[in-house]
Amino acid sequence: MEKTLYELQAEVCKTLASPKRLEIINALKEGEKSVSELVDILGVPKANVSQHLAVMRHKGILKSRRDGVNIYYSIANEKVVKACTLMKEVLTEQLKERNRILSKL
Amino acid sequence: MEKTLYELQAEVCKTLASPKRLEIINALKEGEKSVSELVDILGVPKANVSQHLAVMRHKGILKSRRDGVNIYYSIANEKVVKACTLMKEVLTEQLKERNRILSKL
DNA sequence: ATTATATATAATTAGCTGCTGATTTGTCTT
DNA sequence: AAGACAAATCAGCAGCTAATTATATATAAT
Repeated sequence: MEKTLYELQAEVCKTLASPKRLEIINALKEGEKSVSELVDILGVPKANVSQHLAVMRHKGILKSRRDGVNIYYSIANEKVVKACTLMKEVLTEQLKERNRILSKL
Repeated sequence: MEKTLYELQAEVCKTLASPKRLEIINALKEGEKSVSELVDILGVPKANVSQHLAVMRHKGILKSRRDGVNIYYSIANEKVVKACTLMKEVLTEQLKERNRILSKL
């Protein structure tokens, strides 16, 4: 079961295509955070946060290190942040355009 | 049913998270193409290509214009291309890293 | 008007993904 | 070793999405 480059690229993209994962990436933008810190920020069950973190770690988006009882996650590749920023810009430009049209009615 | 910014951003990302859609974006990178041209490039049923194009058009990723019988699609926002390029770079860096490790065994 | 071509839409099915609750693993402290 | 805390994993259900097949619409040419 050979995978094409497009399939692999789509997998990277799929890994980012979740509101909670985007929120996690945003939270990690300025430095590493422990799982419980992220649980507090997102306000969802630990198991759920842990799953999202595991998925992103396995896909090489995040990396983790243990310090005592806590495990700290951080972003493995800054280009991921840039890609997310660009997609956010695409979105905000769309929203602006919609408002521009609506305000003309 | 209010949607958060993260949800909207995830929708943009989901729209790109498909090998065929990435292939379409890649094909449109250097200019507009008709549906049948894209069908030839992808080598999948017309209905399928048409669906993917419709999804991306509704999400504001692509735009279309009719010229006679043909409908030409093009990329609505260049930032989408940049985002895809970044994700491809994330992927290639991962693959390089893996090869680097494997070659040391 | 009829036929041909290009594209879009609809409905069905099958596979994937996320969420929840419960259990398990790992680490530190006493 | 036992208890407490942090994090990961598992199993099951629910919702979404893509691909297929068939049908419909739109334009051009005769």
